[in-house]
Amino acid sequence: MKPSIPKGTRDFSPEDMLKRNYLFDCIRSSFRRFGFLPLETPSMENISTLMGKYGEEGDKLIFKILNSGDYLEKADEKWLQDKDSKNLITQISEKALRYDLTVPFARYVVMHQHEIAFPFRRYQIQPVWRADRPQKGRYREFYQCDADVIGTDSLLCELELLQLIDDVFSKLSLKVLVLINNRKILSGMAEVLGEAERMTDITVAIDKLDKIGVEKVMEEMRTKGVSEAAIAQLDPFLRFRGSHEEKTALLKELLAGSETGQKGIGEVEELWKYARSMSFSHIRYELDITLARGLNYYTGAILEVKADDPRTTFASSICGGGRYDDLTGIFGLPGMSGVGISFGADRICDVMEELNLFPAAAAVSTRVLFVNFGEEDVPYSLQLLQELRKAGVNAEMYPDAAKLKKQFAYADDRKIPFVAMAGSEERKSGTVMLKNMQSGSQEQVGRENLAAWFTTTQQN
RNA sequence: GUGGAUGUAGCUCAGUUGGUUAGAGCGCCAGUUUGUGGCACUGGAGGUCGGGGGUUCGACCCCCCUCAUUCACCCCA
Repeated sequence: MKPSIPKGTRDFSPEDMLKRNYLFDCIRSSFRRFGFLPLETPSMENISTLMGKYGEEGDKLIFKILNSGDYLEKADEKWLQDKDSKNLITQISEKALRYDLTVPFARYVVMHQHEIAFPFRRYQIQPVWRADRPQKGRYREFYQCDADVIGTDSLLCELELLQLIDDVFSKLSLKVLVLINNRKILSGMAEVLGEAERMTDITVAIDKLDKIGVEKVMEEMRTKGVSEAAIAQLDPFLRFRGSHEEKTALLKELLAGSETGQKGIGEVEELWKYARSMSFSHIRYELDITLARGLNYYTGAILEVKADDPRTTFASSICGGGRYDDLTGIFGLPGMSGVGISFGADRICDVMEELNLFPAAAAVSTRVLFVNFGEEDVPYSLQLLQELRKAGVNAEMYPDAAKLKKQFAYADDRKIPFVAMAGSEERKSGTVMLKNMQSGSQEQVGRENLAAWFTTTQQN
């Protein structure tokens, strides 16, 4: 049979992994720089923990795990006959693969509330699974890198997210655009329009504005049953172009009748006040009232990050996040506000690959390869090899006394920057010949200076 | 769940209105060089043309089915 892997999953070659690890290291070190603590949760959760947290669509995209053993034994006869999958699933599956890291985090916080010092800052870098249909930049298994602060509603946390994003993407040399909105503004809008109960429909439609245009957005709202009066009221807003100040001024006007809406604008203005006093190097940020985001649990700020480089073909978001005021409530711990961001490592990887942003050094693992000159000379090489490894230099020796051509070609292929030759001549003189594979130049180094040569100089 | 595209060598792809033995570039292996990789030259290995059925004297090419991949919609990292 032909071997294969499930749709939307991937193998990562050593070359891929070196790059991915570089990326993860960058993100992880930023997280730690900002005081976030590491956390991991199981790949699978009880299905009841996940269901209903991501909206109706989200439920469908959760990978369910079949119960062990004769899983149909306890299944209801009638539901089986009716092919009633929705009800049946509750009887044949009690576990599911995690869909994101935020809900498991909320579950963790509730379970461990008595041992946590709040506000709790945690980061979590783990894969998540979604039963989506794969396409460009969309995988069924992918890594999220989350940083969340829970246990405070201070808007300084939102500001910190901006700083964190800037910190990470500065390291990666990628310019990004941060789109920010606030759910309170969106619900205020629906309220003012007299369509409070249709908020989701309205926001989902508005979210498509830049993709399908004003007319189509209105059409979609009409088909969802939004009143003509409301649509007309929204019209100037959808067509609005202007500065941040003009935008908020217009918003204030529109949302004058909604307490929630006013609050949302207030939050935006406070965040902007803070942000303006900071300096950022790799992010631009703007208020985008068409940003909605699907995840149900967001209640305040929502944000999305896109690559801001004309060369990239990547239009989809590479980070997303926001504030959730009561995610722990459903697990029995109300009044616990949190805010967080999720970096989509796989998409960031794709963008960086496309823009050639991975430094060549990221692909280097072994720094020096020892040539194998045969039995006579191997012991000497082994000693030098051991000395280098003890000094913390990644080093290896070619296992066979193959032709030099082959050994050098191997080093070349592996992108190993240095080849060490320690044959009979070097052994007698207590030296080693180091060849720089990039420049082709060679240098004879005394054994006693070998480790220092790699650790103290700026050699590669 | 809905719609579109593509499946030919390890990879990227040619392949004429259907006509003998299916090609190229890159990669791979060997040699030119038994203490020196990349470059060059020489030689070599490697393909049930995704699978099944049909039309035809004859199918990589036309038709049907199927599988796989991919892009878009929905939604999202």
